[in-house]
Amino acid sequence: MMEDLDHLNDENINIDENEFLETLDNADGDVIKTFRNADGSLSSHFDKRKVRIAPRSTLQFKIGPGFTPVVPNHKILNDFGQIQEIKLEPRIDRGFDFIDDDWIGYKRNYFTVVTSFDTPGTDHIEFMKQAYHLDNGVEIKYFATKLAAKCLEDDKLINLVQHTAKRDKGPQFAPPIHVIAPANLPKHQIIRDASNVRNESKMKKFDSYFFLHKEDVGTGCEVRSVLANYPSDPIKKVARYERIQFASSITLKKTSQQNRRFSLLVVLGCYVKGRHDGIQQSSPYHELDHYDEETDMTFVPILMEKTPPLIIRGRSPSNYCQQIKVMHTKKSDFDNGSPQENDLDVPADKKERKRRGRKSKQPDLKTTANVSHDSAGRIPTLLTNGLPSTFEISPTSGNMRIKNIQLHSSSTETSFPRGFQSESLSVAYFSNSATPIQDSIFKKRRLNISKPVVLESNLEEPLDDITENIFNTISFEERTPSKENKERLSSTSVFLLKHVTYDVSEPPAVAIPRAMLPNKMEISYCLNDYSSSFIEYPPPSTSHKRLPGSRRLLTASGNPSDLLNPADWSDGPSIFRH
DNA sequence: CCCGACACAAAGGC
DNA sequence: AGCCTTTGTGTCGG
Repeated sequence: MMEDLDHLNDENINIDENEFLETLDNADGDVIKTFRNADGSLSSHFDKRKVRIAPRSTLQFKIGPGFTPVVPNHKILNDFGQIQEIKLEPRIDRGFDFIDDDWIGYKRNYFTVVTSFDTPGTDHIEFMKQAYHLDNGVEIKYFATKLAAKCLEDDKLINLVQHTAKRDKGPQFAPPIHVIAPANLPKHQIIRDASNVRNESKMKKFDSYFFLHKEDVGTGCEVRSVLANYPSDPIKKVARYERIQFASSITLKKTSQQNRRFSLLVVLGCYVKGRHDGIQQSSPYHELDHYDEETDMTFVPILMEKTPPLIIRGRSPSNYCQQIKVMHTKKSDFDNGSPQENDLDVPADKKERKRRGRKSKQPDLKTTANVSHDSAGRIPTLLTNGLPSTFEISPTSGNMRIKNIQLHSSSTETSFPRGFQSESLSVAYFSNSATPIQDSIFKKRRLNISKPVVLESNLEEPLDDITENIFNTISFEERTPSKENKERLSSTSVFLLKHVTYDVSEPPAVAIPRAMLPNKMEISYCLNDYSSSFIEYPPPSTSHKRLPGSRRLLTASGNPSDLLNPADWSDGPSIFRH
C-alpha cells in the first residue's frame, strides 16, 4: 500500500527545494502557484476547475509528484560476483498538478513520465562494458523499463494507453517496454524542448541526451559485455512515456463521494533468455513481468518506484472551468515586459451560444489575470525556448550567465538522426524589456567567439540575418543588475537559443514541400526513436470523417507490425495489454 | 451517467 | 510571416 502524502516533499518533485515564485490572483484567490525547478524551469500548478490554460501553453508542462522506491525484486551482480548498485531516475513532466495537498490529473489529458537509470559507483560507459546476472544466476541480456499503474483501493493494475501526436488519427497502444542503457535523466526543460521536435538540427542537439551509439563506447569491451547484447544501435538512454492517458474504461470513483486513487509505477527490469516463472501474487511485482514469444525472452522486474496517490478527474463538466475565457499565455506576449490586461478575447458569439445551449452557467465573470511573471517588479523570470543547461543564475551574486554553448560538429558528436551532411549551430540572444531582442547584447558584443565557420544553408532553413553570427563556440557573461538596478529587471528577461541547420553537402535541386515529407511525429517519435524517423507512414486522411478502420487500436491480439515499421521495434519486445 | 467521435481553437514548430 | 501541428476541452449522440 501507498503511504500517504509524505513524499510530497521528496526532492524529486522539487517543491520543497523550489523557490516559490508567485501566486497569480484573481477574484477567486490563488489560482496559479508557480515554483522554480532545480534546472531553472518553472512548474505552474493550477486547478483546471478554476482556470483554463491554452493546450499548448508551456504552463501545461510541470514536474509532477516524485517517486519513491519499492523493495527490490532482485539484486544484480557483475562477473566477479560483486553487487552492482542500480537506481531508477523517474520523473513526471506533464499532467499532474499539486492542488490542495493532492496530486490531480485529468482523464482526458496527456501526462508524461520519463525515466533513466543510474549505476552509482560505476561510470555508465564502464557499466556497459561488463556483464551482469541476477541474484538467481540468470544472465542479464539488457535492461529495460516499464510503465504501469495501479488502483490503490484494490491494488489492481489498470491499463494505460499511449497516443502519437496524431492522437485520434493515429494508433493507440500500451506504453511499450523501453530497452535503455544507463544515463543521467535530462532536466525537465530538455524534455519540454524535445517534446515536439521535427527539425533535424534540433533533434541532433538532443541526440546525446537520449541515445547511446554503440561505437561511442569505444574499446576495452569484454566479449561478454552487456553492450553487445543490446538489440539496437543507437540504444535509448531515456525511456520517454509521452502522451500517456489512463484507459478510458477506468472507474474513477469508489462512491459518489470517494475518489479512487492511483499510483504510477516505473519498473526497471532486464530481459533474460527463455520463459521464466511468473511472480507470486503477494509480491508487488506480480504481473509486472512479461514473456515475449517473438524473441523467447522474459522481462524480469528488478526494482521499481511509485508515485504517491494520484486523483484522476473525469469528464464531468464540474471538473472544468465554468468560465468562458481562456487565459492566454503566449510567450511573445511577455517579450515586451509586463503583459496586457488579457481577459480573453472570447471570439465567442458562437461559443456563448454553445455554452448557453447546455445550461446557462455564470457566463460573464471576468476571470484571468495574465501570467504576469513579474509585473509587480518582484522576481525576474527566465523564459527560454532553449536549453536551460546552457544558462545559470548565481544564487549569491545574481549574475546571469550563458556559458559554453557548445556547437558540435558531426565528427565529434553523435547525431540525432545521425547525419554527416549537416552542422548544428546555436545562436543565443539575451533580452529583457529594456533590451529588446533587436538590440540584444549578444549582437552588440561578440564575446569569446571562437573561429567562425562558413557553411551553406540548406533549403529547409534558409539563411537569415542571423547568419552573420555563426560560431563554433559562444560564451559570455552578463551581470544582472541585482541591487542598484532593480527596476531594469522588473520586467521579463528572455533567453532565446536559435538552432539552425546548415547543410554541408550540395543542396537538393528542388525543394520538397514539407507536406510531402514523412511526418516524424507519426510513429518514430512516440517510440522515442529518432534514428528511424524517415519511415513510410500513410498520411492521415484529410477528410473530416474518419475512414472506416482508419483508427486502429492495438489489443492483445494486435500485432505492432501491422502499424509500425519493424525497425521501430528493434530494441526489444513490448507488451500490449488491453 | 458514461463513452467514442468529431470539432474548435490557441500556442508552438518550422 | 504564415502556415501546419499539437493538445486541452466543448459538444453531440448512442
